[in-house]
Amino acid sequence: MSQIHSELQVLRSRGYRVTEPRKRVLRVLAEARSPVSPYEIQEILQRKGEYLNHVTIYRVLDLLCSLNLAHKVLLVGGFVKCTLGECGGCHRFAVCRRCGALREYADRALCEEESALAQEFGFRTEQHFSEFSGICSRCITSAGS
Amino acid sequence: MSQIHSELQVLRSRGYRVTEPRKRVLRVLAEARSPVSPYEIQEILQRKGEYLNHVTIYRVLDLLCSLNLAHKVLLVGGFVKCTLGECGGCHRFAVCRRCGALREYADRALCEEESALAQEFGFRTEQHFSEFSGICSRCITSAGS
DNA sequence: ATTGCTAATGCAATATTGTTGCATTTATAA
DNA sequence: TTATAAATGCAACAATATTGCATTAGCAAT
Repeated sequence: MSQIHSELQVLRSRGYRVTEPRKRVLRVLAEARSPVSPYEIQEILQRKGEYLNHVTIYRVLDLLCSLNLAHKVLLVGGFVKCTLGECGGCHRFAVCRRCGALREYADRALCEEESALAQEFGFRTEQHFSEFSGICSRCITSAGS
Repeated sequence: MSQIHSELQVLRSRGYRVTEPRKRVLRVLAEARSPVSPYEIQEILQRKGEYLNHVTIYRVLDLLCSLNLAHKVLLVGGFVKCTLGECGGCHRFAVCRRCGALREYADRALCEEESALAQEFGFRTEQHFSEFSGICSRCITSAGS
């Protein structure tokens, strides 16, 4: 049921092969509710009876990130499938410190403001990394703090 | 010559002891031009004839970060001494991908905008992590690309 | 100064995470 | 169906990080 068709299309269109390992990693990312590390991906696959060498997982993740099909969330050291696709502005992440859930979003204006601010001291911004830690809406309502 | 007096004051005022390892790590951070990893700190100290166990370095860095005297730069996995102190807005980093130099700055308005944006989908932001990768002013002038 | 107490450090062992080179396999085009 | 280059698996290793416990040393009180 996992939605990985468009990702496979991107792979093909960029000249990369559609392989079983790549499909497996993509499926795990698609089904995950929060960022997963390479070794977590390996464990999840093993439970499904789908073994993958961890080196392969690292390489697949590198490729997916280079194509912007996935992102590495620095705050938690895990990977997520991109939920936005092409859009204006860099991709930002709000990570719930309670349940670990992640929300991805983008805002072009904010990005431009950030770049402008950096340019004030002569810095030419190429990539933004913007992650927030806090409490998501579900956790706010379900419990205090 | 390194300026670590105010940091030592903070340690004392918060009830932490001022120890030789803490002073050594603070001095290395103060003298570093770009983020340094725990093991890099160990190497730098060794060259000075000041050995520290890496576990100690990890623990000192944890403490310094918890007191906001230092920050971990996620993009490069290294640590820097805080150059701002108490100020409005979260501390942001511009990392030059060419020379590795780092510039820290803050902007309260930007922070509030970001928080407001996250609040639109019910997220209560507690901490911002915002890092930019690009080219610093010195590298722009010294060479192309 | 000296002493006592507790925080802080060092050490050893181990866990986790990430990388490299090379032989083998497999997706894709012809 | 076959050729071939890309992709994977394996093995070894490198780098990074954590834990428990014995020892040391900073600091407050004398």
